[in-house]
Amino acid sequence: MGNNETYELQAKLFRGFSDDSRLAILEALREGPLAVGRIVEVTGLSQSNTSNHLRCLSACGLVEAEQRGRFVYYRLSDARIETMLRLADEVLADLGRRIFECANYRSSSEVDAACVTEQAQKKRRSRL
Amino acid sequence: MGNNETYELQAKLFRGFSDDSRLAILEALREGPLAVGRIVEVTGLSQSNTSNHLRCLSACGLVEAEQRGRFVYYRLSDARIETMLRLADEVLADLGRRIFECANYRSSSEVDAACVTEQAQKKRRSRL
DNA sequence: TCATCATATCATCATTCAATGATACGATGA
DNA sequence: TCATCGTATCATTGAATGATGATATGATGA
Repeated sequence: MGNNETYELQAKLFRGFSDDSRLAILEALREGPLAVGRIVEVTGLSQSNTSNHLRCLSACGLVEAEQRGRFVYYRLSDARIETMLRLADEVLADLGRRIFECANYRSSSEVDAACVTEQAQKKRRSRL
Repeated sequence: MGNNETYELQAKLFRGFSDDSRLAILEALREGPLAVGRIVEVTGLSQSNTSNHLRCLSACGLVEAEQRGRFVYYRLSDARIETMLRLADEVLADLGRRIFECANYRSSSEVDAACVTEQAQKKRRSRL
């Protein structure tokens, strides 16, 4: 345990979950299999964007596809996918808004306004 | 449940887990709190890189810091962080190598060699 | 006070990624 | 066979991200 390849694998798994659009798709699939067109309706994503994300989720093993006529039905591939989503919900319930204000994944202008240290802000201000 | 803001929050949480280096750090912290210098040793990451990732993990609520003299000790902030890591391990045990070969998060040259559909490869070949 | 140690910050650069729009594919029924 | 529908592919583009190296900060003890 703990070798680099394991971390790569894990990182790829988590990356499947680390996007708004994919989470919306996964959420839609929690209630059961859906055809792509229905996923497009439910999520509001474009058709090609949806298809791209589905390919990603599928390649990463989070969902499975089944073709029926012209339709392709997707479903969660494993019950533990749901477990992970639920667990994330629980953790978030505790962490609350902290994450939403996380500076590291926002534009630099937002960073200034968010959670950069006071020192850095002071310095930044004095440079202007 | 299921609104856009929730997905944003979840995505940010998962992004904390979605990087090799951060997973290595989290793994190192599973056994207990460590000072930054020790994390640098254990993971082999550079000092500034480690510090940047720690800031991200901290801002996202996955780890907590405690200063003692010149040293700063980091630890996992919540037992469920470990649970998520373990769950990911379990899922991976089933998915096996599928994820490692996922095309969507590799360079395009690797994609060609990895899991692009046969059709696309055929087309691509015929174009050369 | 000063030198040193541990850590944090930040600008820069190369890479990765998501969204889009156009187009291709494949199954169906007329 | 042909038109149509549902889905997949792919090139392009702008934005986000991770690694690096240099430098700053802040605590400590001489």
